[in-house]
Amino acid sequence: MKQMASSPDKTLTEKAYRKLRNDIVAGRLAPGVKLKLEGLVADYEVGMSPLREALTRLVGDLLVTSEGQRGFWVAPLSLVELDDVSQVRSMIETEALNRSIMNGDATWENAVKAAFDELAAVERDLPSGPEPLDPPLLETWEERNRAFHAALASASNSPTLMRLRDQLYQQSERYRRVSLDRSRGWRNVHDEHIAIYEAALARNALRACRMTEHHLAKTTEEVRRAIAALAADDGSAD
Amino acid sequence: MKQMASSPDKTLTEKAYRKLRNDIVAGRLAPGVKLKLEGLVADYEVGMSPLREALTRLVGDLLVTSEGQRGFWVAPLSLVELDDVSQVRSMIETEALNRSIMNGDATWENAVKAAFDELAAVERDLPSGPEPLDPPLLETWEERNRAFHAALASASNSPTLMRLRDQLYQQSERYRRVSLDRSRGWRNVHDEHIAIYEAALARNALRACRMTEHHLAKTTEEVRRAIAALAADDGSAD
DNA sequence: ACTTTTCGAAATTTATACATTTTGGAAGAG
DNA sequence: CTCTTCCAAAATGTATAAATTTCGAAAAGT
Repeated sequence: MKQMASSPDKTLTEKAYRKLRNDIVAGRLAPGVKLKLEGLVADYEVGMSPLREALTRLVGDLLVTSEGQRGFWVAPLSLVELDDVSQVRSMIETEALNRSIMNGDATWENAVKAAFDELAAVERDLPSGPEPLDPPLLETWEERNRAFHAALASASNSPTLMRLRDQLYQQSERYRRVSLDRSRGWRNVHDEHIAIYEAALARNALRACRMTEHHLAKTTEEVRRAIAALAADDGSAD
Repeated sequence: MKQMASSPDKTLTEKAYRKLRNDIVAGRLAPGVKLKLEGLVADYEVGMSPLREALTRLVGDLLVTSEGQRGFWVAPLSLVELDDVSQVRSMIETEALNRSIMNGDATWENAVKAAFDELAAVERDLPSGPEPLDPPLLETWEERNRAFHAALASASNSPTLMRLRDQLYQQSERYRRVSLDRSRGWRNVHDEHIAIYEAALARNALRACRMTEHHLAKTTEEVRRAIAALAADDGSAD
C-alpha cells in the first residue's frame, strides 16, 4: 500500500525541515540563536546531510541566515523588517484577493465560507481580557486564521502570487507569535475578519481590499507595540 | 589580508550553486532535463553534499524542481508560467520603481545614470536585423540590462521588495534568453530604456511606471512568440 | 596597568567516502 | 494481458576525515 496524498514526510530532510520551521515560526527557537549542527543532529535525530539541506531550505524562506564557513543562525527579528515585510505583504495579499474576487467561482466561495466558519468557531471562544491563552487553542486559531486568509487568496489563479503570499505570511506569522505571547488583548480581530469575509463574498473588491489592508495594518501595529515593549524589558532585539 | 566584499566563492556549495545557476539561466542546461547527481558530481567537480545543497538552493529559486526520492530536474518552461511571472514581476518592478522615485537621492540618480550610460553604449552596437548576435556581446548586454533595471529599483528602500524583484527578474531572464537565441530582431528596446530613464530622472513616477509596464509587456510578448515558434518546430515544451 | 597581537588547541563547519533505501523497469508467472 | 518478483540505477543518509574558524592564554607593545 502506498502513502497517499499531500506532503508525506518522505525523506528525513523533509521531516527535519518541517520540525525546524515549526520551532522557528512558533518561537521555540529564539531569534538570533546560533544553530550548532552537532546539537541539532542530536535534538532532531537526523544526520548532517539532511539537517544541512533542511537548513539550506530555511535560508531560502528567510527563517534562517547563514554565513560562509561560520554556520547557521535563526534569523533575527527587527522592527524595520516587520514594517518592510508587512507593507509588501499587504500589497501582495490585496492583489491576490482582488484577483480572487474577479475569478472566484462557487468552489472558491464555498472554500472561503468553510474556512471562515471554522475560524469564527474558534474566535468566539477567545478571551477578550488579558488572560493567557492556552496553547492548543492558540495553535488552532493560528491554523484556521492561516487557512482563512489562504482561502481568500486561493482563486488568484497565479502560482507566483500564491508562492510569494505564503512566504510573506510565514514571515509575518513569526512576528505575530512573538507578540501574542506577551499580548494582553484580542482587539476586534473577529469583527475585522467578518468585514473582509462579507465584502469578499459580496464581490466588493475595493472594500475587501481596504478591510484587508486595515486588518494587516492593525495587526502590524499591535505586533510592533508588543515587540517594542519586549525589547524595552530585556534589552534585546532592536 | 582578508578577502574583501561581495560574494567570494568561499565554499564549494557556493561555487556549484553559481555555476549551475548560470548554466540554467543561460539555457546550457535545457529545461526539463533530469539532473543526475552522479553526472553532476563529475561535471562540476564537487562532492554530493555541496552539490545537493546547491540544488536545494536552486529549488528555492524555482530554477530546479525536486521530488521526494526521485531526484532533481531543471525546471520546465511554460507559456502559462511566463505570463504569470511576467505579470507579477511587472507589479513588483513598478512598485519598486515608484518608491525609488520617491526616495531616491543624488546617489541613486548617479547610479541610474551610470548604469544607463553603460547599457546605452552596448545597445548602440546591437544589430537591428536578424544577424545572430555574438555571445560575448549578448552576455554584456544581459549584464548591463540587469544592472540598469536593478539600479532603477535600488532606492525602493525595501529589502523584501528587492529580494522578490531579483527572484522574478532571474526567472524572466531564463525565458528571455531562450527566445533571444532564436529571436531575429531587437525592436526598439533602446528607445524604451531611454523613455524609462528620462521619466525616472524627471521624477515622473506615473510615466516611468507606465513605460516600464509597456517595456515588460512588449518583452513578454516577444518571448511568447519566440517560444511558441520554438515549440511548433520541435514539438517540445507547451 | 592596559590594550593589542600572536599562536595553538578546541570547537565547528564543510566535504568525502561509503552504506542504505527507494525507485522503475525487465523478466517471468498466472 | 496483468500482476509479481527481482535487479540495477539512483537518491538519500551515515560516519568520518579535512579544513576553517573561534577563543583563550601568553607575549608584545603602548
